[in-house]
This record gives sequence, C-alpha cells and structure tokens, in this order.
Amino acid sequence: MNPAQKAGSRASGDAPATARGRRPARASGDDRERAILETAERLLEERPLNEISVDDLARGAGISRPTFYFYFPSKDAVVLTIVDRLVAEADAGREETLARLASDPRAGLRQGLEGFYAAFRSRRAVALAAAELRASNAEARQLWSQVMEGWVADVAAIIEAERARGAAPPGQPARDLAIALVQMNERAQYASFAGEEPAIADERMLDVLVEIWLRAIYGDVAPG
Amino acid sequence: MNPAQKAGSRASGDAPATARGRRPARASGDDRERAILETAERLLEERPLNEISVDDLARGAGISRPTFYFYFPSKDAVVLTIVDRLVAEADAGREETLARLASDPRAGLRQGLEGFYAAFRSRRAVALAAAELRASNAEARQLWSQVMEGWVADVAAIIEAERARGAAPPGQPARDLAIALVQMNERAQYASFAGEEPAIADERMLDVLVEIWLRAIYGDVAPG
DNA sequence: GGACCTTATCAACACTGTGTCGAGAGTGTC
DNA sequence: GACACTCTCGACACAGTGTTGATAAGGTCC
Repeated sequence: MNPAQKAGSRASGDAPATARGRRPARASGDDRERAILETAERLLEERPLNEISVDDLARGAGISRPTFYFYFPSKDAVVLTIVDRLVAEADAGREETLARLASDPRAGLRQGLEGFYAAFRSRRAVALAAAELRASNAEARQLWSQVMEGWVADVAAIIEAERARGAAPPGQPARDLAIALVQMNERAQYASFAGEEPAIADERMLDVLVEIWLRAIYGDVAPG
Repeated sequence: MNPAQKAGSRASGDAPATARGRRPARASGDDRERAILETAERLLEERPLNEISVDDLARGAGISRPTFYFYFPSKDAVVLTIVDRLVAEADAGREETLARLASDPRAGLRQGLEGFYAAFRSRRAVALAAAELRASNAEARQLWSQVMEGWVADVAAIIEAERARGAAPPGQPARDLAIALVQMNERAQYASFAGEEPAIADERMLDVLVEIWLRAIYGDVAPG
C-alpha cells in the first residue's frame, strides 16, 4: 500500500471524522500532537513537503519515528490536518463576505477575492504544501475539490442573479464562467506564492484579477 | 542527492544539450531508448507518474534496472524527454498561428487557444505527468516556465497592439492581463484533463475561455 | 588471431525512507 | 497487586533509488 492510499484509510477508526490525528483518547499526548503539527508548519517554511520525512517531523517534535505513528497514520495526514484548518478559516471568511455581497456585488466581489487571497497568503507554506499534496493524495484532491465547489457555486449564483436583474449581460453558462474565474485566481495566486516566473506581482494581483472578473461578468463585447 | 536534483545534472556530459537521454554514442541501443520512452508513455496512460517505478520502465522495455541507468539518469529524465517533444510541438503550433493572428486578432485568438488545447489534450497523460513532475523537479518547473513565458509575451504584445490601435480599451498592464489569462487556460484545461470536479466540460471549454479572453481584452465596464 | 577499445548488460550492494511489531515503562484504579 | 490504558521505541521487513564491478559481445587495427 502506498502512502497516498494509506492516508485515506484513517476513517476506519472510531474518532469523529474531523479528527484526522490520533485515535480515541485525550491526554498529555495532546502536546505531542501539537508539537508535530507545529514542526510540520515550521519545516514547510523552509522546504517543500517532499523534502520533509516522517523522521524530520518526529525529531522536530522530540519523539522517535515509531512514536510519530502513534499520533498520525502518515506524513500526509499531518498536512491534511493543517490544511483542514486553513480551509475552515478561508470558508468562514467566505460566508461572512457573502452576506455583504447582496447589497453591492461589485464592491463585494473585490472584498471576497481579497479575503481569499489574504487567507492563503498569510500561510503560503501551507497553501503550497496542499497543492503539492494534491498531486499524490486522493484525500487532498477531494478536500480541495470541495473548497473549489463552494466558491464556484457562490460565484455562479451571483452571476445568475446579476444577469436576472439585468446588471450583467447574458453569455456562457454562469457556472462555467465561475469555474474558469475561480480557477484563474487559484492558479495566479499559486504562481505568486511559489515564486514562479511569470507571475503577477503581489501588489497588482487583486487589481488585475478584479478587472478580469468584472469584465468577464459585466462586460459585453460587440461581435467583430 | 535527491532525484529532482539528479535529473538536472545530465548536462555534465558531452552530448548536445537537447539530448536528455543517453550520453555520446549511436548504436542499436537506440531501440532500447525508444522502448523506454514508449513504455513510459504507455504506463502514464494507466497510472500517475508517482506510481511508476524505474523498475516498471526497465521491465517494460525488456531490460534490467541497472541497464535503464545506462540510457537515462533517472525516471524524471525520461518524462522530461517526452515533455520536451510535446512542448516543441505546441510551440510550433503557436508560431504558426501567430502569423495568421496579425490580420484578425479576434478570430486568431480562438484559433490560438484551440491549438494549445488540442496539442495537450491529444496527449493528456503526458501533460498530466508534466504537471506532476513540476511539483518535485526544478528542471520541469523551468521548462514549463519557459513555455508560459512564450505565451504570455505573445499575448501581451497582442493586447498592447490592440490597445494602441484603439480596438481595446486601456486597463491593467497588458502583461499582467496576459499572465492571468494564460494561467486560467492552463488551470482550466488541467482540471478537465485530470477529471477534477469542478471542471468545465470538454465541449464547452473553448467557448467559455474565448468569451472571457475577449471580454477581458476588449470589454470595458462602466464604474458602478 | 589476439590485443584493445567501446557499447551494453546485470547481479549484488549501499542507502534512504516508510510503516509494523512486540516488548516494555509509566500512570492510574479497583 | 492485578488489570487496563496510554505512550514509547529498538528492531524489523519492505520498497525504491542509484552505484559498482565483473562480464559479455562486437568492432578494428596490426
């Protein structure tokens, strides 16, 4: 069994589905669990996930490698726990913005994109690790898929509402538009976090993305 | 030395820099080299890169694992050789379209995006492997970076030309717009190839992307 | 035809990393 | 003081990578 599959099999235990770490109990071992998570976050600031071993995490937390496996079933599970939290924060921000959005969609849009950007930029290392994990871990893919789906559904609803009230012109299906725009943001922001070249400079990121969103949603183009 | 670094060190030989495979000579061993490449392409249709071992490639080509290392310095080098070719094809298509583009930018744009999409869709497995490799291999990142840069530069030039002749309204820097749009396409197409959810359906992909490109480049939005 | 190079091959090895097993130590608690 | 439960780790088994060294198998030059 390869590690990617292994990480997905934790659910066969008895803990609530949200607890990705240790099995049932609660004790002073909570310290260790936290130490592992903190070590992971710290090391991810220094180097990519694939250059961090279980041994690195164990040593960083002051325990042996077998003891690590008492707390987490795999390296992937540690990262997924961290990503879970980040996603929860970002989702909270999304719902908060969504309320404000009804009154003024255009201004609200910028706020929404800003919240998303800020949430992930503040923990770049984790965001990059999540992206890296997605390549090899089915659970990470599914988690991210859910995040994207949430954003897409919201954006599609906004576009449809704006079209219905005549503020936005008709065009390609709202959901498809939403998918492309959300994916654009994800990719542009990843490139920036990862220091890719080419990438949009940090300070222009929001202005550029917002302009494209507004034009894609509200702009119309005469044929020819 | 980890495999990611290893793959980048091939250049220390005497072969031309484009030959990513064997060192100097030419003999019947060319068959083996081809067999390895074909095995890699075949296996990539079945499963992701990280589930394919050097042993799989060697056995598939009818040789032992040490013999594999006579032909390629690593698994990564095999994939990079394949990706190199795909990129060369896609680039050729780009330059071809670019000529036609001067006369009618809007129609040409669609053709350009279509060529890009078609090139990678026809070898989905390779495109996905390239993306996977990017996460762990610096040379793969650099190769892709160059591909992106080529597209971005072309698109930015087109946008600037269209703005100069008054066909497109002013807005965010042309290069930033180009980066975001090219990245959007990359991401949307990857999602489709990888069977992600959400993703734009294959048959609507081009229409959706083209609409966003046209609106982003030619559309203007009244404030408020 | 035999000394010599080059190409090509692989068994055996050294190493890194993962995950498991089983034998304990420490801390209750009835 | 026997049982249980949490926690720990040395030692193991295993998978994968990349290297070494011995050895063919063929060409070529004299």
